[in-house]
Amino acid sequence: MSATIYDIAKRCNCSIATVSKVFNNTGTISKKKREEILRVSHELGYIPSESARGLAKADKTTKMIGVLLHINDDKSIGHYLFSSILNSFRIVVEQYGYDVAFLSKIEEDSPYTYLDKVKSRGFDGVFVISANKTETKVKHLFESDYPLVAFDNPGSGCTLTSNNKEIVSELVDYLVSKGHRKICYILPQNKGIAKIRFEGFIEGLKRNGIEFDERMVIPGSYFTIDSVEKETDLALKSGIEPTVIMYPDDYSAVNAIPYLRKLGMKVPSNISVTGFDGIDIASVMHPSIVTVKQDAKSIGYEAAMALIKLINKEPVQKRKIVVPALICEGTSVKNIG
Amino acid sequence: MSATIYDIAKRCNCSIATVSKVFNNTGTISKKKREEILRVSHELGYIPSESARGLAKADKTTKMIGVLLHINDDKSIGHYLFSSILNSFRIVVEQYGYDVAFLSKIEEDSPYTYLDKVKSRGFDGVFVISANKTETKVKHLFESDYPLVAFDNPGSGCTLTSNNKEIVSELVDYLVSKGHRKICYILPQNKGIAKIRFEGFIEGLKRNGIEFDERMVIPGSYFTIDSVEKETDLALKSGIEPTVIMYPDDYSAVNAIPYLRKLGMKVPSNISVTGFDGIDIASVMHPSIVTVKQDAKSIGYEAAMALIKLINKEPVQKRKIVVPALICEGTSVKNIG
DNA sequence: CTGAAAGCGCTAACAG
DNA sequence: CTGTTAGCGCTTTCAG
Repeated sequence: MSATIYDIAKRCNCSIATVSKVFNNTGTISKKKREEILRVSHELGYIPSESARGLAKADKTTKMIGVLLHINDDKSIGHYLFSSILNSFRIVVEQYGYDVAFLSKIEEDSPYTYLDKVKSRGFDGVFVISANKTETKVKHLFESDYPLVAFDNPGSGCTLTSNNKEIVSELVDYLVSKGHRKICYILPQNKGIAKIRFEGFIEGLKRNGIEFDERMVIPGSYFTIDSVEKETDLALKSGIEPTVIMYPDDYSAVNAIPYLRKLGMKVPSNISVTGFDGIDIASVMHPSIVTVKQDAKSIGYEAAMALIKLINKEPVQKRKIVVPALICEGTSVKNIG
Repeated sequence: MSATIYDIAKRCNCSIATVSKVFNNTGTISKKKREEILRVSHELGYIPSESARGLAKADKTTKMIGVLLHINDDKSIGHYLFSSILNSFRIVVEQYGYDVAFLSKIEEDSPYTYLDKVKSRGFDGVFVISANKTETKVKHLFESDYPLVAFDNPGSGCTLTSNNKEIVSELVDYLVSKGHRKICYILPQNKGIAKIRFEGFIEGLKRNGIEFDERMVIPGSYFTIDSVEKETDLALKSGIEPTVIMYPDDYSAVNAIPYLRKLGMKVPSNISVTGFDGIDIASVMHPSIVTVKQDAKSIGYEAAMALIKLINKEPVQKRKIVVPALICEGTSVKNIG
């Protein structure tokens, strides 16, 4: 098989300890010996075995981080968001010498939990990007004192989340700054993240001195083609004659545009629209959609930095890190000021 | 720290060998002993250390597969395709007991290559989803005899690829079946994958008895908003009065629709369009875009099965696996038959 | 059916 | 500055 420190020690007439030391930059080795060892190692194509290292090291450290990212075929938006977060996370932790591995799915009937998996692989820390909180298998992870960082999973050790409420209120600010005051908000379901966003809407109205009118809120759902048309109808007939409709996602906003045109209204000349998510097409369409995008890059970065600190047992400032989302400007909102 | 086989051996009044055997289903252990060991292990929360296993096992197997997936911030389509492939790959290999880890980026000035990384981590195999072939660091990987499967990387061990040429010719078949014969094809650049697809276009024409006319081909580029408009103009003025325009990507097709409308043509009543890639929005838009989608799920599956066979030293049927892409039907093409 | 013992490749005192 | 030695937790003959 591959060369080991024994091989290279023999060739260099020294002990394996010496070889180990040069590869760990520990102890003190004469420059000459160090260079010889390095050269011979290169010749023999010697590569330290991480398994052996993991075993031998006093701190049992493997320089591997586990990522919990459940896979589901649907939900492309989440999928896209998650993999963007993962990418940016990877870039950072790799810079610090960590490799990233997935925590493979554990079946309900397995005797093991994710915590077991983490221990067995000796991961130095865990990043939970997306987990089904209802699953019992993940519970232990959160309850353990393993270095752990999670996205959108309130209640765990160190948590990352977007400022969903704040950003929606800022989107209202933006609309107001463009002269809009008659705003219709499509509310998919008043719970979870949708609820938090809706609170932002209310807050935005308040901050801008716009009196809340029940008719501004159109109950609806995340995108389906039927729902968009229905909600749009309702918004137009709400009695407040909205100058802008805030849709709950970009798909809805994108599809509202041709529907509105069919009704004889052009976006943004006659009516403005906003979306949510920041899918790629939103920015290249005509008109481009004003929308909100979670800052995947920053989320990944913050998660990485926090986790590395936890691993190194350094104090981490906040238990809950809120990453500002971004308003993506576009041409789907007209300045009617 | 965690319990080891020593702890559980002591508690069960047996040797560590016995414990090891029950966890590996090797040797022959009395039912009674096995159950006792299992019970005690559970009580003590014993989890085998994969590092130690990796070291001790004769075959040096780690049940870990490395994935090479370069990260770039842009290129969302590729990004989406790659992570879809990775997802489906993960699902399969995890079913076979493998964990998946990323091969972390190796800097140009590092003395190590990806092959070194793979050896050092002891990965059982490698899946190259996206690699910069020009990079010297990856060369060694392909040249080694490590179990390896690659996507779209001709010239390597076992390669996966979509039937780019075939599928475009089939798209032509589809258009012809809808009565189209005056087809404009936007050609981004006659090389690489674009070239292969263009060959499919030519083949499709031939197969359907349509004489090739130079004016059918509009030189252009992958999506930019300017290029779409320019190409569309050129297609309309080409002199062949196309009934359908084949755009090189979905972004272009999506954006062509409002532009065509501005010119007084409605899609698909007055003119049809097709895209390429199968981005999500393509199917939910109005009209929905007829497009082609690489079958990420099958690619991931085939890659997984092939790699597992390579790892097990079983014969793998084909060195080059071609995965059929999918035509996504939609309403952007009118039946003018 | 079970155990003793020899490693796997490496780190980490400790001694020189 | 370098070497000796004792493990890390587990697998794997080989005896019994």
